[in-house]
Amino acid sequence: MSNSENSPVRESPIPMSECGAALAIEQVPDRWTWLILREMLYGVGRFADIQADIGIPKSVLSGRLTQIVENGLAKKKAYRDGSSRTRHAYVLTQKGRELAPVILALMQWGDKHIKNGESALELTDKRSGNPVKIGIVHKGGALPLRWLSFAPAHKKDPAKSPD
Amino acid sequence: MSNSENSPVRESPIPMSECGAALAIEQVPDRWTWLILREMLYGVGRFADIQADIGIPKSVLSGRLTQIVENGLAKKKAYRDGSSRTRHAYVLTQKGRELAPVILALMQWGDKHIKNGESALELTDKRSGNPVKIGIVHKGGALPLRWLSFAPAHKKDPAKSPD
DNA sequence: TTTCTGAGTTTGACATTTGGACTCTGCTCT
DNA sequence: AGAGCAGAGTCCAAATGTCAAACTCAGAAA
Repeated sequence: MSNSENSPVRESPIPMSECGAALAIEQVPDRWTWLILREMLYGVGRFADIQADIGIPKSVLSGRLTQIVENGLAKKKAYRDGSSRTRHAYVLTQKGRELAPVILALMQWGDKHIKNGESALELTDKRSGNPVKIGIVHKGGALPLRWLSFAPAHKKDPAKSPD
Repeated sequence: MSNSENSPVRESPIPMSECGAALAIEQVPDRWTWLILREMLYGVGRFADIQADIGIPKSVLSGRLTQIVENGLAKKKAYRDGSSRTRHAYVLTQKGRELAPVILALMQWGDKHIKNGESALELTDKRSGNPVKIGIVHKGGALPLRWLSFAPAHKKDPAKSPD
């Protein structure tokens, strides 16, 4: 990486107002928002389901969903399962779906550093079926998001990832 | 991606307690912690400098730094610049440095969706000098973190990234 | 019409965050 | 040695956010 040398830098090379990361953090400012987006990434979109999965108080969930929709990360969609009544679910927009690499990078990090290399979710290239990960690539060398597929990992011995 | 079909999933395929992402979020639970780690990634490590850059109240910074150190993401190091007095700076540990892909993915997202494609930081492969990004790669196809170098982008017209 | 259920909103006690003032420590200057 | 000073906190009251439980509301079912 660039620096990490002896004497520390005095000032961030990119001021907050121009830093994509700082601006992004404003749209996903807290734990709950991350967890909600994680649920949506998995396809869990109904109010009560999200609430049950992550244990968030209803009032807080309500507020966060409003924010998430306002920021254009998800939208509320009506759907109907088996001629029953109309229901609503929150689904990620394109903008929201493109946060997937961030969440998955976070997951990789957690799997490595907190779960000692045991990952619960397996990422694959939808076409070839080959395993993939989030990493540093030459420009043009990344797979498009739409080829990404994930499924719960079959419990294997947690061999260290060969990369 | 996997689902995003008509009727939503009822339950997350990975419970919180086994999800690397959920566990990771616990170590970086809020806005301030992310911003502090961003500063450290840039090499800004002194208390007062971090405070000035991101505008965090001292008492909060103090608390967050304690947490960050407890979680093993950074450690406090003494250093001396030019025969002056001993000073202290917080520097990322290996564990902390490996959050770089997450922060950079977040930055890419922010650059694309909030700054309309104009990125302030340029990532390159330290050896070849070629531009790189964070993305989905086949296992074994990613560049190691230590080859990553970054520098403020020279202001160009914000051409959309060709990937 | 009444009941039920999912999806919120309101309420009020409790906890955290803020920003400013204050403290402590260890150089450095004289 | 003593005074001065900057870095790195700590402390405090007010503003803000969080929680769980109770309440509301709309549409489908009975």
